[in-house]
Amino acid sequence: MRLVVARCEVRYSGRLSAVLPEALRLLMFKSDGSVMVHSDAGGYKPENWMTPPTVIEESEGEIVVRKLGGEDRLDIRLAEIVSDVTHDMGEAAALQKDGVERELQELLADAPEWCGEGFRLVRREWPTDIGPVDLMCRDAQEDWIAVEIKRLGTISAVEQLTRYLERIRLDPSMGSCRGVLAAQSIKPQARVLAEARGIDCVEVDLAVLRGEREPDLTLFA
Amino acid sequence: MRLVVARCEVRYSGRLSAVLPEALRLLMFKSDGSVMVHSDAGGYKPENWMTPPTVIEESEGEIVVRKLGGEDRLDIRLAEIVSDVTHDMGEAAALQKDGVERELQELLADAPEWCGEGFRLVRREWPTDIGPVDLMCRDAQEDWIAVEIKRLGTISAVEQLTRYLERIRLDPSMGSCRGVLAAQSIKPQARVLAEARGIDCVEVDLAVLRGEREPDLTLFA
DNA sequence: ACTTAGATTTCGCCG
DNA sequence: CGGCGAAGTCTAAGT
Repeated sequence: MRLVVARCEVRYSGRLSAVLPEALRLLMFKSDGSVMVHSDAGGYKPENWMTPPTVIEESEGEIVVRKLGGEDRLDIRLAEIVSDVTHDMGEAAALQKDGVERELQELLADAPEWCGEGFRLVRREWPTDIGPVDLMCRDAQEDWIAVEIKRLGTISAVEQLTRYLERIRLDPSMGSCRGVLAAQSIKPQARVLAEARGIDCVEVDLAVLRGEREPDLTLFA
Repeated sequence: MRLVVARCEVRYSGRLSAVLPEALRLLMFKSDGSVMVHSDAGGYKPENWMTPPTVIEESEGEIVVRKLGGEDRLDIRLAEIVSDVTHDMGEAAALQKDGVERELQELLADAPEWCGEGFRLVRREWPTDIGPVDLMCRDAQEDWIAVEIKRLGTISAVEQLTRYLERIRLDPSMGSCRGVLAAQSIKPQARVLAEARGIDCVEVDLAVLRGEREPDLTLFA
């Protein structure tokens, strides 16, 4: 994430036209392409912004942000730069690729303990009559755990896992099967719903799983 | 404006409960009391926030943000502070916008003939007991026409105008009042519904209304 | 203070 | 991909 504090004039044209006269503002460039222009007051909303996908061109004293497939355009004329810093906030949050869910599944299949203490893999793609569960594990107490893996944990991911659990528990020997939702990022509302249904949530870091980076905290300390 | 880049865990409780696991994030404290928690991805919206008025208490390794008159509360547990800077941004001049519904209404009030041939304005914000109609006009035959103005013409705009007409026509002298939906752009489904209800649709071009550009077609050719 | 309606709404789902 | 509805909607304006 790049944070620029600068005296600047900002012009937006697209669905409407807007001009922000020259003043000190915060420019926020997220690695997903989002751009936001905040002033010190004005509350929650940015004074100006562009949502992804965007193309950002920077030249001397000027930054132009264009919407990838559209007409929208943000022209930022920089009069004075007070501060310009870039923070690496973790690649896992920044990168979003299509094959991520599959890679997550492969990595978690190799290291199911990231989904819960003492977990060991029984099989990937455990079949149920309404579709396969991503991972089926057992823990040290020999309890069953169904793991649903997503890039982004949403309400519908919780619903999906709930449906699987409903089917799985019909088998008397798996009547106490638990559920775990594992994702790079889990939406707050999905977390609430999962908790209400007794489903555990685990956020996993792709870089850590790959062994590219050390975990920030000792697991299960 | 204070900008803190920190590894932190954030808990929100209020209208719902949410937990953001420990990760690197940007904390933004505006001088109007707004607090926003941004991650590097996730687009326009903060992961968590509090709108003013707020009370902010800071102690060692923890920041608590409370809503002044309410229950809402944000607990930020700081694990590691990467950066913590405060910028005095003074006050930024106000945003100048145009192309919003207000401007459309002003332009069409000055030139109601764009809403229909021979239209002349009787008054803006014509009051009914369920709210004001944007424009009330009469045409060459002295017929009444209620005009609803939107930036984007949707189903709900047609519904709104229908409700107004329903009220207006209760007045015997206006029993034959017609309706016109004027918008920069009108959704096909809204157009269908409007037609079915005998409401005329007019797409207006902002640049033409402003006199910046000639109309593509002769009106009422 | 409460209610209503607009927003460059954004966001997510479902066809 | 477009339409629809929800959002911790937020925000400004009117009563």
